[in-house]
Amino acid sequence: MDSVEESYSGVMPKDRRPPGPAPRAAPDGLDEVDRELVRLLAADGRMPNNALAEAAGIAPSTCLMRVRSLRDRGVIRGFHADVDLGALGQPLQALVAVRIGAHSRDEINRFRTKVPGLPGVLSLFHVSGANDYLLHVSAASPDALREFVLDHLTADPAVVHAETSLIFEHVRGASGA
Amino acid sequence: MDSVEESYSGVMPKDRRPPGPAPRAAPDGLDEVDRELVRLLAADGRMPNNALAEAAGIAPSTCLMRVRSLRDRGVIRGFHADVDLGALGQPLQALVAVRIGAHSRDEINRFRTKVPGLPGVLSLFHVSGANDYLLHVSAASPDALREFVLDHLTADPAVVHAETSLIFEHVRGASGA
DNA sequence: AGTGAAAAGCGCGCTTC
DNA sequence: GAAGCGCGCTTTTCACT
Repeated sequence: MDSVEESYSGVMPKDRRPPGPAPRAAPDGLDEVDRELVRLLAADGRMPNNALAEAAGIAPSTCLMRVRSLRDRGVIRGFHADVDLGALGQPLQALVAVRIGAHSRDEINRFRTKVPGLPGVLSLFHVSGANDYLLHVSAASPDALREFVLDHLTADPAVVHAETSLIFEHVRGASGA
Repeated sequence: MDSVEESYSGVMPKDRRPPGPAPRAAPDGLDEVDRELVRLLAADGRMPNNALAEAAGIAPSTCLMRVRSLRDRGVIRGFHADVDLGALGQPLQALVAVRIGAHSRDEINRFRTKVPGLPGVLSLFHVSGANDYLLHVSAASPDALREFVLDHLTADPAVVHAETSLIFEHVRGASGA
């Protein structure tokens, strides 16, 4: 069911390009090997370089060079431990939808800058739609959560509304984070 | 504003326990060193063991043992590379709020099981409130995002409503993920 | 349980193809 | 741009405190 080209007598011209994606070199400069390395490191960020090289089918020295290049280009931003917050005494997680009033750009920027540093803040999403921001936070108890929302969000002059949803379960997807 | 106990003349009995957290051994079995190791590895998952040991004030061999214990106990679930999805050709991110109809437990479970494996799914949150699930997804283009929502969410028999919000910006908080 | 020294394995430079 | 070699360092094990 293959090798139709074998019936053709001579050597194929090297610029033969059947329709479809090229085998290597995607538009953003990442080839298949790079993508595989990224995929593997997203799954296990502590995989040793030689194991990584073998899994990707390249030499260890080449693999090291590739990974460094990926870090330098910002494709890989860093490596982080995935921590069970429950084991750290933060068994509660919540998503807080925050609506911002019609304030000055500076005021909004101040909010955007301070929030990621607040204790328990896991992620800050700036989103389209009825709400402006969505905060992913962890807390030690319902009281601590309430206190966090009241003290840092509701009390903030930029915030006109904050709506908290408890997270019953959080599952990481297969694609990255 | 401290050391009220210093005014007390003699040596403190060793079983003195003023109200408040003990200096070591939290209720969940994690002492201060463990917490520091977790914090450091959450910030940089590839920090070398000897540097980690020095930062935590313990010997490298002890450090290795502590980290292994943390992994074995599930406090540290794993290590992952933080990938710039834009560099991988997925410049769009969105949050999709999904409402589930009154279906059988099996139907809901099927949805919950299939979603994390769908291409582009970064996280699945099961939340309280008007919506049942919130999906954090990435996509290559607006068309790809629309296609994803229509094919995998709207078309799913368990789903009665799906509302997509584009993510303009996503900032990681200081506390973990 | 924590530490220190010794052995094994890895990271990472340089050189060659 | 990719692979092989070699040194230096890190990781990891083991006996000891």
